[in-house]
Amino acid sequence: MSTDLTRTAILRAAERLYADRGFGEVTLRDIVAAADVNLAAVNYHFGSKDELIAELFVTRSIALNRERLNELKAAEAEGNGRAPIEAVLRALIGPTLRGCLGPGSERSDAARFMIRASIETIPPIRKIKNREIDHLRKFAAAMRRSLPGKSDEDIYWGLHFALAMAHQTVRDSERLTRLSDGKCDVDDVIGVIERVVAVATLALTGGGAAGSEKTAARRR
Amino acid sequence: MSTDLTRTAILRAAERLYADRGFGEVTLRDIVAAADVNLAAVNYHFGSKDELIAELFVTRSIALNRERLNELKAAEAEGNGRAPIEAVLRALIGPTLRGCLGPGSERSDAARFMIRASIETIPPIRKIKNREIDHLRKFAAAMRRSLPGKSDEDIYWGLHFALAMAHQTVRDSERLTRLSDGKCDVDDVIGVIERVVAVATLALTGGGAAGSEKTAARRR
DNA sequence: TTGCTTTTCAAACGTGTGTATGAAACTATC
DNA sequence: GATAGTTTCATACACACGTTTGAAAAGCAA
Repeated sequence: MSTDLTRTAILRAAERLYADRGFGEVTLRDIVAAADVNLAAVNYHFGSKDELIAELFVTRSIALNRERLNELKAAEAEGNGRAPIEAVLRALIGPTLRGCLGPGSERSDAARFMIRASIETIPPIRKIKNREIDHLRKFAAAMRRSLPGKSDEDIYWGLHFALAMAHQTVRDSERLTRLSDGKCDVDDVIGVIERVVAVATLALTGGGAAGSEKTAARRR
Repeated sequence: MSTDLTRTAILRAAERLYADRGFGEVTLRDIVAAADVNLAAVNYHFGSKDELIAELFVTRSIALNRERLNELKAAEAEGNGRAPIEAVLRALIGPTLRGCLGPGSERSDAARFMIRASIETIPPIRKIKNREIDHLRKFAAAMRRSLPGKSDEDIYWGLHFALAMAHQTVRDSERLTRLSDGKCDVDDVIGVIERVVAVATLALTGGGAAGSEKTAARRR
């Protein structure tokens, strides 16, 4: 079986290219050129371009979800089944941010690929993505255990906002750097994680009621 | 001159299709079919597909930025040059959210198109986008006026997070709805705006130090 | 009307794409 | 070393895309 060198060469090249340029801008010929294999190899090993993308996405999804859940489990074990909300949030957004940010060498194609996949929704990925909801529900449940007082609505909004901040920081790190003239250092991965966790925690706990029912008036 | 009916028919159809399906999934033939005009009309009136997209984006950018700035100016005028931070944030994210969320009829293709454009960065748009930074700087300045004590770093992170939350709420409203089994109502536009504003305000003011220098330790 | 410009239209062109083919090269088992 | 199975390769195919073309139609001034 020999671990199929060609197969993995294609996978790695495709992942890197998709992460760098996005799905729309990468052709099969780009991939085989980068992997230094023949054009027909993709269809031979994967069947089609879409199946290649799907395999990539499924593999990485599973790995990311496992990493998140491992961190969550560890945190909950440490607190006898109830982790502080900060730890839950850290388990949720840490893996992606650690993989995507940071100076050069330590950036992972895998994490950046997943961000791309979550942005550019293309057909082969769309179907698989539904499972993510089940995964996120586990985090919602953990958050509920951490904050027994909070309503489901607030929990879900907090989860949503935490992902939004982490996500956009990866996506638009360049804009933030330029906008702030380098004052916001997205290469300080731990700092970014703590900042997102802090804000999300505030959103969930701070002020008491951060939008708890009063859709009332306001706004001119 | 007659207002060039064909031209605007193409623009409207293109905007709607791009907003619905994204740039990668819409062909010129789709557009002319929806606009009920001949295929060659696009090249005749706009020169190329990219120029059509660029015109669409420039027009809508200007309109959105003007709307934001008008709200900002109004808020600052009301407070003699210094608006409460909530009002500044509301001026920043309100226009987009009002245009994108809400039940059916009141959703605007324009706002949804702009969200698409901010997600799927395609060549014709990339170049123009740099101007957005200058626009956002005006909001950073207004925020600095509202919160004289805060560091630039915190200001920019707050701006960034506010946009992130608003943005992702539009992009992934469906996921949030499904995840929360409808408990999070994204059709309650005012409620969503106030929630984002509240969290962003907390991020900027709450807790005192939401990540103010201590990159120290934490996290295994 | 006439003559000129502007706009529409059907059809075709060239290119880049994902995919298929069939022969050649390789690998392993007997 | 011959044979069968697997993998590679150059090449070609079919198709969809953005764009071009040249003629027909419409608009409009005199």
